[in-house]
Amino acid sequence: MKIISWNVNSVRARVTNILDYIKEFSPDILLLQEIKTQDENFPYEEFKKRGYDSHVYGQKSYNGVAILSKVEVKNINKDFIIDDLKQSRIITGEIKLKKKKIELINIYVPNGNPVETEKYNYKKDWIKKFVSNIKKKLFNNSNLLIAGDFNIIPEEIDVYDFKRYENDALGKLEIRKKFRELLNLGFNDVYRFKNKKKQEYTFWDYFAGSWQKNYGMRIDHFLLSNNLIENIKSIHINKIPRSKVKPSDHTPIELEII
DNA sequence: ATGGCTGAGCTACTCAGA
Repeated sequence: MKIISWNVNSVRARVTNILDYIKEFSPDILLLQEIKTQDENFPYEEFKKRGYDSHVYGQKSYNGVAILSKVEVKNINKDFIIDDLKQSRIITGEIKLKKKKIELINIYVPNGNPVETEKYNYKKDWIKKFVSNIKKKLFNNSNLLIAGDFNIIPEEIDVYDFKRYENDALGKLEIRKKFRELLNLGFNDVYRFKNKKKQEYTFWDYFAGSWQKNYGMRIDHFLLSNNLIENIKSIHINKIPRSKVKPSDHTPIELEII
């Protein structure tokens, strides 16, 4: 089963790119972030024609997440955490893989910049609540897949120039420690698990030729609970969509589980 | 290298992104 995570930076601006991608890679499930639209304006039909059902937790202009799937996804939930600012940042659902029931948790973590503002506090509080709820979730189901735009640079290797980001909301030690705390609950960062020394990115700024210079960072992740490690077939950062016309600033990360 | 580029909402310009 192919599952992909992609921050599309507006689903409506990206319909052509997403359809081209689907044609090429034919994922079973797409976990999308930053769809930037309300549910009623989501392009359901475009994806339905290609065989995907869309489960949408939208928001006007900002944020928004969705699960597009060719396979059955049960128990869709949009209330994983109580978000004080009512931002649409998490959608979850359940799939079956052989005899295992796996909960998919699709997240768009707040950016948190600038650091000396309420935005940073909001990010910290959000992550704190998230980790706490994951702990609770693990009591009922130990087969969890957390995917999405974490807005966290896990380690120095995960950005083109760490010094520029060590005091940034994406790279601050305090934030990176929360990522480690999550891993310590019993998860693997699947990309890093499979690629111990490789330096690849999932995001490149639109400006200043960041893409051409490969000034990127790895902030989109798949976390899989330890007991699902045996189910991993492959993990791949697909850079091709970032090279296309009118791209998202993020590129898809692709997980295949068996 | 705190700039510059893109999208939404709206139709001039701000906000947000990372």
